Amino acid sequence: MKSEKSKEILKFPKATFERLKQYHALLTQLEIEQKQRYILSEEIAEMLKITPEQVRKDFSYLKTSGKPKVGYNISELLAELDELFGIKANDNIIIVGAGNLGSALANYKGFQNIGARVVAIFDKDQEKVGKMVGELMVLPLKDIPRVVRRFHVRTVAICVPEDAAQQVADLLVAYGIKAIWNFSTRILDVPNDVIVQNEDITRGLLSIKHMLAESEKRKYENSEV
Amino acid sequence: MKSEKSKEILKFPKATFERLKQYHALLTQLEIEQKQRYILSEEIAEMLKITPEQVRKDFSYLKTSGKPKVGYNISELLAELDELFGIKANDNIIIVGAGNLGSALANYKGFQNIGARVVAIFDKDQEKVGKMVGELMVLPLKDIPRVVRRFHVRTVAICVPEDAAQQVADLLVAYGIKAIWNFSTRILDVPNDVIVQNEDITRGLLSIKHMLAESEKRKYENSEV
DNA sequence: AGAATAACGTGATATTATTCACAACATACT
DNA sequence: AGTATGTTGTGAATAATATCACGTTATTCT
Ligand SMILES: NC(=O)c1ccc[n+]([C@@H]2O[C@H](COP(=O)([O-])OP(=O)(O)OC[C@H]3O[C@@H](n4cnc5c(N)ncnc54)[C@H](O)[C@@H]3O)[C@@H](O)[C@H]2O)c1
Ligand SMILES: NC(=O)c1ccc[n+]([C@@H]2O[C@H](COP(=O)([O-])OP(=O)(O)OC[C@H]3O[C@@H](n4cnc5c(N)ncnc54)[C@H](O)[C@@H]3O)[C@@H](O)[C@H]2O)c1
Repeated sequence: MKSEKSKEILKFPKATFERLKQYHALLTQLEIEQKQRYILSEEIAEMLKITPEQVRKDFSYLKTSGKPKVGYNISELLAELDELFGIKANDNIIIVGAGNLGSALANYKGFQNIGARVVAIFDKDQEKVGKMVGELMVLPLKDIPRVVRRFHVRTVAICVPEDAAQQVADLLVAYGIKAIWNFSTRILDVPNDVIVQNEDITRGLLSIKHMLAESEKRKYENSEV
Repeated sequence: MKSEKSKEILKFPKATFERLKQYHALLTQLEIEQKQRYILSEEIAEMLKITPEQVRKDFSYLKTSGKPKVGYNISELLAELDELFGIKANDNIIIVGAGNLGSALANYKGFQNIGARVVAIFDKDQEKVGKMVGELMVLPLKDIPRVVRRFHVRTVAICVPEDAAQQVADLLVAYGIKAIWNFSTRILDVPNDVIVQNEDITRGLLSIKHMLAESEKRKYENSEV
């Protein structure tokens, strides 16, 4: 029974995919800690502030299954998620904009843990070209096509000032880039077949501000009633 | 009619809130460009890759309304969103961890646009304490309570290495911090009344990897059939 | 070994979010 | 002024997601 599950391409709801990334982060840290070999849906739920039913439902889309009274095998689950996210297969990426944020990304050692490697960083500013950022030398924009071809780069992190973001995106699209990791706060206009992942950090603060305002309001209401 | 809408606290679906942040970013850039005074739901939808109906439904939760054949007044809509996110009211925030990412955040000029100001940056490393990061001098951790009290800090950005993130969070909770902006990849364990906003950048790359794999698959399938 | 227990897996149900469909209405045109 | 047009605003219908409820099963206890 359930023979389709073996080789079938796993399909799951979008909402589940978002949580799979969280489970992956959590399981990674549990694997590092080595404190336990199994984990209950209840425990995962508590850490991620969701319900155990949600956790079990999400895992029901995976091959890995849990044992009653014991829980899920951390290594097994993590291995399946690693596989699902394609972490074993390395992706070469490049960064455009060697400023504060671009340099931080270039120095970041954690990309290898998720199957990515920064192979080059570019800047328009002649002052910066030739300087080292971590282990990479800053290259001029004209070298982008060469590096993209040589290293089969599909993904680019855009770390340039707001008002340059769109023109850099246009350039990258012209160079055949498949995915843009957009760290600017701008909404980019690109063809539909180009993937855009917005990483506008400031939006997180807007959420915090809103939640703080909500909790203030609740406190006020409680003291009123 | 609809008298409740005037002073009533606006309530909207969580999914709508997420999009309101996108509308805010988009309208901000349109306001800067000054190319047009009005925008149609159709245009917004195209830029954000959603449907015009979705845009109108979302805006139906706001006080601002559009005009048939003309669209929404950009300034008016942006003003309402600014108000809703509490952008006029400044929030003082601090950063813990003056490394690559913490320094990038400390140097970031855009926080004032969303009603936030970085008032201090802290590090455990004695080598870093006393050094300047942008216009701020790096302070030792013991100064956190004083700064938090003096500047009414409710929000802290955690930019320390993975394995220090939880202990820093514990410290901050003990100091009465209300919201944690977590830039580490770790899932933090904090009391329920403390807000945690995870800004794990690496998750964005996992999404990109997944979407790239999907689009590769589609291409393959199309050439097959 | 058999019974009791606690957690999993999942179909059924409830909730939330999106899309549809169309009346209402501002503008442009004749 | 009256008519045509195109877009808004929103209930109703549909779709997606989360929760519930409970049968199943691995483990522990007697
Ligand atoms: N620094 C942060 O913490 C932070 C936070 C949120 C968002 N952002 C966004 O990230 C982006 C980068 O921020 P930053 O703080 O690193 O800025 P930055 O000014 O430090 O760096 C920008 C770099 O881009 C280069 N550049 C300018 N135009 C270019 C072009 N056309 N092509 C290539 N390179 C070009 C500049 O020479 C500079 O080195 C901005 O859009 C910013 O809004 C940054
Ligand atoms: N740099 C990036 O682009 C990037 C990307 C994704 C995630 N992150 C995450 O952000 C965090 C910071 O990254 P980074 O690249 O800035 O690291 P980093 O090593 O450059 O900086 C970390 C800083 O924290 C300080 N520190 C260490 N322990 C501390 C403690 N207990 N209290 C206070 N300060 C302490 C260190 O002295 C150092 O200055 C990490 O968790 C990292 O995984 C960074």
